[in-house]
Amino acid sequence: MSADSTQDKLSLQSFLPYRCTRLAQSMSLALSRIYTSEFGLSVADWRIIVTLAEHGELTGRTLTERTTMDKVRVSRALASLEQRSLVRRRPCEQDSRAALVALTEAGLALYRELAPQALAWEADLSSAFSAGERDTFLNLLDKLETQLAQLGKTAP
Amino acid sequence: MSADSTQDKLSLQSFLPYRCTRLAQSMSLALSRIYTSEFGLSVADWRIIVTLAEHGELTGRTLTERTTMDKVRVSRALASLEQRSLVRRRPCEQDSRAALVALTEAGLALYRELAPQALAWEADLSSAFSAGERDTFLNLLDKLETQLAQLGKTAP
DNA sequence: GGTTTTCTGTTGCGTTTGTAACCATATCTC
DNA sequence: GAGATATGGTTACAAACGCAACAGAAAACC
Repeated sequence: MSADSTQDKLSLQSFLPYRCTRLAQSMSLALSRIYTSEFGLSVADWRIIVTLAEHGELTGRTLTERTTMDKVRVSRALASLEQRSLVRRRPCEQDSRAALVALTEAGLALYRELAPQALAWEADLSSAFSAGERDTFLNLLDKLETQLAQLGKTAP
Repeated sequence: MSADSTQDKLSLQSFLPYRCTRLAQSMSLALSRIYTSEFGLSVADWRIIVTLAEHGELTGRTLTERTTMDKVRVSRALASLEQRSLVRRRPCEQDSRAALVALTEAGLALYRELAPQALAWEADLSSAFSAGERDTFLNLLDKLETQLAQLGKTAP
């Protein structure tokens, strides 16, 4: 179950996890020039803002799912965002443990300024792709992730 | 220069940097079950060992290039590896600032045990791909990285 | 209805990580 | 060949990170 068209000698340069991490880091670094240098946001801040802008008012719990981040990372980012008045929290009626988080006007304004820049940046990046390659790429990412989840189940 | 077949609404789930980071993290986590849980190695350790096994004796400087890691991360990893006698350092004649690093017998033995497992794991992962998709994927990774480097040059 | 278990969210603490300062040597410049 | 500059490598300090422990509230259980 583990010998086909893949490499049989180990080279870091063609080793999938290494290559993905390297690319991800380069991307993050480049992107951070927009939302960190220019707006003072962390990656966690950024993800939360985008998610709230997309889905509206959410509970912290849901936020951790949608952003694939740790409970505590979300909690700390929210504390910071709230202090900067980019986000507002109100108690949840159905569940008094949870809080409902939403963007404030300022937060939404920030998003409206940020999002186009991020999209433009991504478009510039994707211009390396010919037609359809972006979809292919995302599709392959999906395949790897589902396979990864599959492997995780059989041997946890 | 920034409007073609790409998304025009920002969604985290289809945002390239987010998706790459997420995948990279999942991969790292899964892989770490081999080299961390089983052999007590950090990612930095792992990269260094693989690189030394592939290229033989190298200087720290070169190691930072080949592994895309920080100076200090390499330095610390080397200190740890040397203490565990997995790596040996000797002064470089041409440049007395630099040190030449190589795997010890123990380090090589560890590598010989580790490498097949890593390759098998990667093969299992790649089995989600149909023929040629792995190459396609690596090719697309390349494209993104070169494009990223290109963008970095024009607006540093 | 009381007890146990599960869940949301925050805080404390140790580890990891990167940035900046730092030595020592090498290279470049004149 | 003396001073300036750059480079390899380590150390010091601060920020970020995740795990574990926690309080409070809801669900589940009997």
